[in-house]
Amino acid sequence: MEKHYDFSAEAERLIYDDWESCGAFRCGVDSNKEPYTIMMPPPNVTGRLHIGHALDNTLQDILVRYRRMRGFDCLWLPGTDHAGIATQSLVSKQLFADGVDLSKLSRENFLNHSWNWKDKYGNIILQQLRRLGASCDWDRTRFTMDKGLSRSVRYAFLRLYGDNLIYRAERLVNWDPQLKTAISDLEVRQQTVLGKICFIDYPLVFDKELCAQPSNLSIITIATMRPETLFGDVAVAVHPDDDRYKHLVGHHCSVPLTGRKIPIIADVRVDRERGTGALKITPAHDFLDFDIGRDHSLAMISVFDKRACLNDKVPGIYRGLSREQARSSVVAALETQGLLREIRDEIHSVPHGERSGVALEPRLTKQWFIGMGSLAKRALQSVENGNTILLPQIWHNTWRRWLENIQPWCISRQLWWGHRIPIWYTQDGKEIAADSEEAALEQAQQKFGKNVILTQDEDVLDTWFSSALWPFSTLGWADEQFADVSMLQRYFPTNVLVTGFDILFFWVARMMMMSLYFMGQVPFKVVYMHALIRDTKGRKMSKSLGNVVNPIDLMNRYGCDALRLTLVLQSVPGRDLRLSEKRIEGNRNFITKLWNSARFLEMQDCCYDKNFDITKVSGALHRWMLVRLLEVTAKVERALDDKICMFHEAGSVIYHFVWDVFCGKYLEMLKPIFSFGSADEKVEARLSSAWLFYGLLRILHPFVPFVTEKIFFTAEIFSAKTDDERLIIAQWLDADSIIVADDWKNDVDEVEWILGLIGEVRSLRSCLGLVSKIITPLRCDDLTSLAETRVAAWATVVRSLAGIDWMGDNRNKDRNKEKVIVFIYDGFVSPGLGLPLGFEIEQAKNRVSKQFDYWSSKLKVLNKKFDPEGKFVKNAPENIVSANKLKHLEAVNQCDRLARILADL
RNA sequence: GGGCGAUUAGCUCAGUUGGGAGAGCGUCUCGUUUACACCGAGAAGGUCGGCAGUUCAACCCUGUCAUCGCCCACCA
Repeated sequence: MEKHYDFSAEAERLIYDDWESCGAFRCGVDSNKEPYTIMMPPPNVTGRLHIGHALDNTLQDILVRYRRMRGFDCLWLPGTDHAGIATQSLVSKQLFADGVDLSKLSRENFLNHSWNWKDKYGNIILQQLRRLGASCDWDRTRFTMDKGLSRSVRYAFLRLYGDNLIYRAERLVNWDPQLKTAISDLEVRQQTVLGKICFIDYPLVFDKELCAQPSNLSIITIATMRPETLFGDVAVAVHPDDDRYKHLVGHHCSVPLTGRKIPIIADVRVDRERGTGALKITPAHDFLDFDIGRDHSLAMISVFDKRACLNDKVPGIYRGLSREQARSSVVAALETQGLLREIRDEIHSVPHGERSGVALEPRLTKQWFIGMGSLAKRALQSVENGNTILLPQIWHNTWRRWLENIQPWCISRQLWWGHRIPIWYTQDGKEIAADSEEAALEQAQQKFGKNVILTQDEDVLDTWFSSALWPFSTLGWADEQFADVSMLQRYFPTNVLVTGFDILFFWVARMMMMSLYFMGQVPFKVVYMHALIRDTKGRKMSKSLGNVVNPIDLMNRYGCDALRLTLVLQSVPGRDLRLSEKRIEGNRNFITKLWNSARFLEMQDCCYDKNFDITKVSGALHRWMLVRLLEVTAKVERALDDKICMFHEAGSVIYHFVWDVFCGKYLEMLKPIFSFGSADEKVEARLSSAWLFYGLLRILHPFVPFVTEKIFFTAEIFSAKTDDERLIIAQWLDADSIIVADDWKNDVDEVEWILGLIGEVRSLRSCLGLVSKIITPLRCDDLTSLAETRVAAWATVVRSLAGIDWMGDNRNKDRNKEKVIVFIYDGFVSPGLGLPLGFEIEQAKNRVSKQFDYWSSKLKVLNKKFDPEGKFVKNAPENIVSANKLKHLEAVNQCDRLARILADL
C-alpha cells in the first residue's frame, strides 16, 4: 500500500470507472434477487452540482450500496429534468449574447437551439454525480423530455382530460411579467417591501331622481397600495355592518382620473379594520377582488398587458406605462386634483416570482388547470394509513394541511421549451385532444368534416407535470414502443424517495397524486426528507451572499469520502445543517486513519482467508472484537432501515467504532501480541484481525466507498481475492449467521475490565504528571485475588497500553527510589502503600478526595432514594430498584475504600 | 394572522419507549512506545432558555413565558 491515501479526482475516477465497467451499478443482473428501487430526483439540465445535490445523492447512494451488499437487485435510476423556465431563460440569454434576434426566431428554431444546448451541457451534472460516487444505473438514465417520457406526459394529460380533471378556464392567475407566463401558486414567494399606501378620495355621485344626498359626505376614501390599478375599478366595497358606510351602499362614486361611475357595494369579506374600511374592487388584478367581483356579477377590466404595462383600457396619457411609472403618474395626477388625501410609507408583502424575482401580477387569462380535490384526498389517505411513510414524521401535519386546502393547479405555461399541450383547436375554437397532430386531424375530420383546420395550443405544461410522473414514466409506462412491462412490474413501486423538504408540495405530493391516479398505488413506500444546508453562520447559501460552497472543490481538497461522511454525520432528520470546513477536515483525518490501520495490518502480514472460521478463535481479544463488530453491524442495519433512515446515527456509530474501538483499542492491544506473543497467537491474530477488518470495511463501504474499495484493492491483506471481487458487490456481513458460544461473554467482560484498568492507570499517571514509562503500579491488597490473576494474564497488554514497565508486589520496593503510585481499580487497592517520599502527595490527595466527593454525593442521592419514607422502592419497577441497589452497594464500597486511602495519606 | 420547529460544554450540534449528560472542533497538560502528528494519553468546561405542573424519578411528558428560525396566507 502507498504510504498516503490518494483522494485526488483522478485516483477516485479510476475506482469509479472500475465499478462502472464491471457492471456493478446495473440492475436486473440476477432476477432471483429481490428488487430495490430508488428514483433519483432529476436535477435540472441547467444545473451544476451544489451541496444540496451532494447530500441528497450521498444518502441515496448509501441506501443503494447497502442494499446491493445485502443482496438486493438495486435500481437507482438517474436522470435530468428539462426545467422549462430555467432552460428557456438560459438558452434565450445565450442566443441574445450571440446576437440572435429573439423576436424573429421561430418556435421550431428556438427548440432546435434548446436541444443543441441540452445535448452540449445537459449532462454536466450527471458527470459530477459520478465524482460523488453515485452508483446509479447509467444505462437507465432518463430525461423528462425524451421520447418515452413525452409520450407518458401526453397519455397522462389525455386521461386526466378525458376524466374532466383537466380543464381550460379563464381565471385570475399569478402572472410573471418578466417571463411573460403564468406560474403556479407554489412558485410565488412573498417578499416584504416598503411601499406607499395611498388614501384616495372617490367623489360620491348622487342621482337626484333616486335619492338625495344621504349625508354631508361628498367623498368616500379608500386606501390602496396600488393606485395605478384604479383604471380597472368596478366598485367600492364596504362591510354591510359598517356604520360609517352602510348608508352609502347602493349609491355610486366615480373613479378618479376617469370619472367612471361605479357602485358602492356591501360584502362581508371587507375587513373594517384595514385601511379605511372601504375597498376598491379591481377584479382583474386582485384575487379577493376577483371573488367579490364574480359574486356581485361585476365586470372585469384588465388594464395591464403581459408585460404589466398599462393597455388601451386606460386614458391615453397612461398607455404603455409600466406599473411603476403608472403608479407615480397616477399619484401625481391625484395630488393635482386634490383627491390624494394622504400618502405614507407602509411595509407590506408583495408576491414575487420565484424564478424571475420580479413582482407578480394577478392576470386574467385562459389557462389549463387540474382539479386537485379527489387526487389530493387519496394522497392524504395514503399517508394517513401508512402506505407511504413520511420521514421525519413532523411533515405529516404539513402534508395534511396542504392537501386539505389544495387549489386547482395551473399547469399551462406560455413558454416553448417543454411538453406542448396535446390539444388542437378548430377554426371556431372547438377542442380536440389527441396524442399527435395526425390523430387530432383524423378525429376532427370525423367530427367536423374534411375542411377542418387545426391549430395546436401554444402553451406547454408546467415542468412539474412531467416530474410528477417520474416514478413510473421512467420505467416504460405508456410507452408502447419500448414496452417493457417487466420493468414496471419489477421495480415499481419504488422503495424510498430521498429529497429535500422544499419540494414536498411541488413534487412529492404531485407524484403521490399522479401515481395513485394512474397506477392505483403509492409511488414510494418511504419519503425521506433531508434538511437544508446552510453556511457556517446558519445562512442559506445564495449567490448574492457569495457563501455558496462548491462540493467539487471540497472533494478536490478533502476527497469525496470526507465530504460524504461530513454530510452524513450532520444530517439529522428535521434539522438544517451547517457545513463547516473544520468538520470536513476532521473527517479527512478519519479517512487517513482508516487507511493507516490497513497499512498497519499489512505490515503485520495479516491476511484475509475466507475459509477462516472466526467463531473458532480462542483469544479473548478477538472474541471481544467480533462481538463488538456484530453489535455495530446490528446498529447500522437498524439505522439504515428504510423506515428509520437515521443516517447520522449509522455514521457516528461507525466513526467511533473505527477510531476509538478498532484502531484505538483493538489494534493497540494487538501490538504486544505481534511483538511478544507465541507463534500460535500471532497466526490467530493475523487471521482474526484481517477477518474483522474485512467486516469493518464492508460496513464502511456505503458511507466511504472510495477509500474502502481502494484498500480492498491494494492492501496485501486481501491478496487472495479473485480478479472479479469488488467491495461494492461484496456480501454484507451477515451477523445472524455468526453464532458465538455463550462463554464468549466472559472474554468480552474480561477485555472490558482490562480496558477499564488501563484507563485508570493512564488517568492517574497523567494527573500526577508522571511522564514516560516510569510507573510501577501496584500489588493488590490481596495477592491471591482474582484480580491479580486477571492482570497477570494480560501483563504484556497492560504494560504496553498503560505504559507500565513493571508490575507486581511492591511492598518490598524501596519507596525512595521507585516511583510508585496509589492505584485503585476494582479489586486493586493499595492503601497506605506506594507513595514515594518527595512525591506530589498533595496531588494524589486531591485526586483521591475528588473521587471520594464524587462517590459520596452519589451515595447521598441513592440513600435518599432508599429512604424508608420515600416511595421509590414502592413505586419504581423492580429492575430499576435492583439496578439501583447494585449502584448503592458500589457507592458504599467506593466510599469505604477511598476513605481508608485518604486516612492513610 | 394560521401552523411547525429550535433553545444542551467556548463554538457547531447529538441525545427514539422518563431512571448514567454526550460527540466533533477549540482550550490546557503530557507524550516522536515499530499504522497514523491528518497521531497518542489525560484534563478542564454545562443549575440541558425561564417559571409552574405530572411522577418515586424529568434534557425527555403537560402548561406558560421569552428569544430565534421555517412553512402557509396576506399588494386595503
